[in-house]
Amino acid sequence: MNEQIKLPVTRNGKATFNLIIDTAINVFYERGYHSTTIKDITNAAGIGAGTFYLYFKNKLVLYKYILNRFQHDIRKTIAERVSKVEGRFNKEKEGIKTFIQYAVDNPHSYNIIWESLYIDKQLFIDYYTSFAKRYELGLKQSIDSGEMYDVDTELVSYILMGVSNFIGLKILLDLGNDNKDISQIVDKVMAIIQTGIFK
Amino acid sequence: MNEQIKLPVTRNGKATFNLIIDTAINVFYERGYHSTTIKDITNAAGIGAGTFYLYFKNKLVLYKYILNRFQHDIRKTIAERVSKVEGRFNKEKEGIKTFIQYAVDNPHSYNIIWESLYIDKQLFIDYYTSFAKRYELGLKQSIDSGEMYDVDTELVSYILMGVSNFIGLKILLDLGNDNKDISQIVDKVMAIIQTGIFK
DNA sequence: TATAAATGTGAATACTTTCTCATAACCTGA
DNA sequence: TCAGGTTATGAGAAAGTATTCACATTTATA
Repeated sequence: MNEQIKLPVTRNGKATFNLIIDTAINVFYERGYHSTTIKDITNAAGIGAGTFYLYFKNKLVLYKYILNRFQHDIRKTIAERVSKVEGRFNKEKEGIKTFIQYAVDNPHSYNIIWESLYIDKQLFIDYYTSFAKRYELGLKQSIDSGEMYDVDTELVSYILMGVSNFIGLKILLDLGNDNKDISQIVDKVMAIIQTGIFK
Repeated sequence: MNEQIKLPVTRNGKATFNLIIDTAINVFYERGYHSTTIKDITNAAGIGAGTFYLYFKNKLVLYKYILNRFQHDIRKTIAERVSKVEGRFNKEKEGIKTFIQYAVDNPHSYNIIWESLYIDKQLFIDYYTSFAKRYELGLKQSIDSGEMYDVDTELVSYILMGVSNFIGLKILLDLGNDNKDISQIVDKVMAIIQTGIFK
């Protein structure tokens, strides 16, 4: 990776490396990044404190590694699902649905991404600006194909991210009194958005 | 307030009490809650470390006090501005505009409210569920007056909070390349939302 | 199986932070 | 002006944490 992370070589080393990561994801989720100590992680993983430093320079390096993994995974998941659907409207809908479903299936990811705003603001900014840029590409295609009004794509990308994130947040924190039928919720959301954006 | 906070009595005491709060708002904004030490606050305020404990039991108590103040202030500001506008659509628009304008005028408030998710999750949940409840009241009036389709008010309240929050976030973090004419941005946002929600 | 590299340990050190407390200065009103 | 409450201080006790390191064990492979 870089001089901050020492990748393991042997089978056992790889198992320990992955154990640290999987354990940290859970501990960060439960205690939050700042309240988590290295001891918290190594104790939960059942390894010695020094073993942590065999692979990671410090807690922040481990956090960044995890954040990066979730970023790639969530994008890959969305891209795959969206590519299997035809039509711009259906693609937008599938994108939002997959995003929310991913957040529900991986509640840890959602927390870790948002927490970046309070760990290293630039990480957060990079994440959302690049997510928005990717979003705009699809929106521009929708406009070109005549399925969407000629809207400000940057603004709309933030509107759609805001909607997805808050619906995801609502479901995750169990705010209000929903059932958790993602598909049904997303249908309602899209119906509300549709006429405002799509011809 | 309660046994966690000792309110000052004299003129000098009140000045110190307010100085601690105003300083903490800035230091929390700059360093984040978890990275801020009591010394950071007292040094920045130019007072002795012990003076802090004269008024606040600990850092969390001070944080909750500040959060509570912002919550009341932002709601009061929105309610006042909304009450001066006629028509449901205009009221919704004024509400969103005031929210975003408040976030721009008080960037500290925005940070402090969001950070609650990583300090005491219940604070965050309480804030947004009660904000949503209040929102729903207005939406129900819009439906009753025939200015809005018969939408799921709870869902729409989260959609509108998501939109406001992300547009606010975009402006605050200076994501993308906007000018900062709030009024103009909100006009565009409402135009996008309008036809989807309002008859 | 011999050897070097990789992996693993947890006590110990150095550092940081919270919070208390003895002490003192300052109001204020009787 | 003097007593009692209020405010202010900062050193230091107590608790916690990151990181190192000498040493031990395991593993790959020649």
